[in-house]
Amino acid sequence: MTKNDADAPLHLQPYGPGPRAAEKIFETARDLFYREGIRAVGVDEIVSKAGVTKPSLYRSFKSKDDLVAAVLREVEEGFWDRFKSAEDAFPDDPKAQMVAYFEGLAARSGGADYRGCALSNAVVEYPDRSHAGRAVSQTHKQDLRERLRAKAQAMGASDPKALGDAMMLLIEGVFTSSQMFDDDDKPALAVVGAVKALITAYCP
Amino acid sequence: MTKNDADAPLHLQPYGPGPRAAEKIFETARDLFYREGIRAVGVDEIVSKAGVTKPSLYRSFKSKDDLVAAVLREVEEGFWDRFKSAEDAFPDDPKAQMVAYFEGLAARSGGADYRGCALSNAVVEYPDRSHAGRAVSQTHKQDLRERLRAKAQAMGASDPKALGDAMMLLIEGVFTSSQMFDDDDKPALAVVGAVKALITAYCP
DNA sequence: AGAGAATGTAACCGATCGGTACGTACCTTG
DNA sequence: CAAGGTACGTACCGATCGGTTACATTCTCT
Repeated sequence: MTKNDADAPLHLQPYGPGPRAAEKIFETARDLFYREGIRAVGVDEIVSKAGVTKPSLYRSFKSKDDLVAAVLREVEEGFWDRFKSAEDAFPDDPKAQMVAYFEGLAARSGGADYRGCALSNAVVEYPDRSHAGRAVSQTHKQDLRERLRAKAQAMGASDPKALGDAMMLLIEGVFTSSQMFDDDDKPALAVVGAVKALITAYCP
Repeated sequence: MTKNDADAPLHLQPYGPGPRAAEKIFETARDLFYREGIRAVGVDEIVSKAGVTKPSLYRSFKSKDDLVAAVLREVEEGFWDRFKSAEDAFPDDPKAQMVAYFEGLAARSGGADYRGCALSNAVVEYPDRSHAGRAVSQTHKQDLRERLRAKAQAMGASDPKALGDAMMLLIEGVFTSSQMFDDDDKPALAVVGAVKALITAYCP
C-alpha cells in the first residue's frame, strides 16, 4: 500500500507528485489576501496558516510581491472564466451576454463575505505603479475596458466607447460598494436594471 | 520684538497660540494617506515629514487609527461640501443638481494624482469592521446612499431606490476606476452621459 | 537500496511597526 | 523674577515586517 493513494480525492492525498507546499502557500495566500487585504497579511501568517515554513515560500516565490502578483494572475483567470461563461450562454447576442454577466455579478456580490474584486482592491492598496501586483491589475483593467467597448460595438451602440465605459463604471461600482454595506439589500442589486437601461439608451 | 509676530502670515509664525504640531500632523497625514495609502504610511513617516516628533502625534491622537478616523471625518466634510455646492447651484432642480455633481466629479477624477475617494479606499484597506476609520467610511456611505435615494425621489423617479443605487454605483465606479488608468481618457468621463441616460430612463 | 528533489528546523538579519517614559524649552501668570 | 503649566523633543520599548542562512529530514522515483 503506497502512501500516494490514487483512489483518494486529490486534496486528501498525503503526498502528491511535485511541489505541494507551494500550492498550499498559494491558496492560503489567495484566501487571506482577499479576506484581510494584502498589506494586512504577513508572510509569517501565510506560512503558519498554510502549515508550512517560510523557506518553502521563498523557494517558490521570489518575494511577497511576487506571490501577490501570482495570486492576482489567477484571480484574473477566474474573472475571464466568469465573463466568458456569460458569453457562451448567449452566443451572438452581446446584449444578453452582458445582462447575464451583470446578473451573475449582482448575485455574487450579495454574500456577506464578498470583498469585491481582488484586482481592484490591489490597485487601491498599492498606489505605487512599480508594484508587480498593481501592474497585473492595471493591465487587466485595460483589457476589460477594451473588451467592454468591443461588446458595446457588437451591440450596435451609437457611442460604443461611452457605453463600454459606463458598463466599466457599473462593474467597479459593484466591486467597491458591495464591501461597504452589511445588509442584504446592497446597492449592487440595482446594477442589472441600470445596465439594461443604459444598453437601451445607447442602442437605438 | 516678541517671537509671536502678529504681522507674519499664520503658517510662518514661530509659535502661535494653541497646538501647532497637531495641525501639521493632521494635514501631513491626510496628504500621505491619500497619496500612498493608509497602511503604507507609518507614524514615523508622518511625524518626520510634518517636521515634528512622535510623542506630539500621540498627545493629540490616541492612536494611528484615531488619526485615521479624524482625517476621514474631514474628508467626509469635504465630500458634502462639494455635494451641497452642486445642490446650491440648481435650487429646486434635483436633476440638474445631480448632473452638476457628476460633472464636477468627472472633472476632478481626471487628474494624474487622483486617487479616488479616501473613504472608499479606507474600506478596501480595512476589511475589519472594528476599525475606527472603516466605521466613519461605512456610515458616510450609508448616508450618501440615502441622500441619493431622496434625490431620486425628488426627481420623481418611478423607482427611486433603483435610481439612487444606480447613481451610487456610478460614483463608486468613478472613484475606483479613475485610479487604474493612467491616460487622460479615463472611463470616468462617461459618467455624465451615463447618469443623464439613467435619469431619463428612470424618470418618466 | 540508493539518488535526488522537496520540505522542515531553527535560527538569524536589518528595518520598521505602533507606542511610551522621561527630560527640556517655552510662554504665561503671580 | 519665580512658579507652573504647556508644548515639544530625545531616546527607547517590544513586536513584527520581509527575507535569508546552513543543515537535517522526509518523501519519490528508479
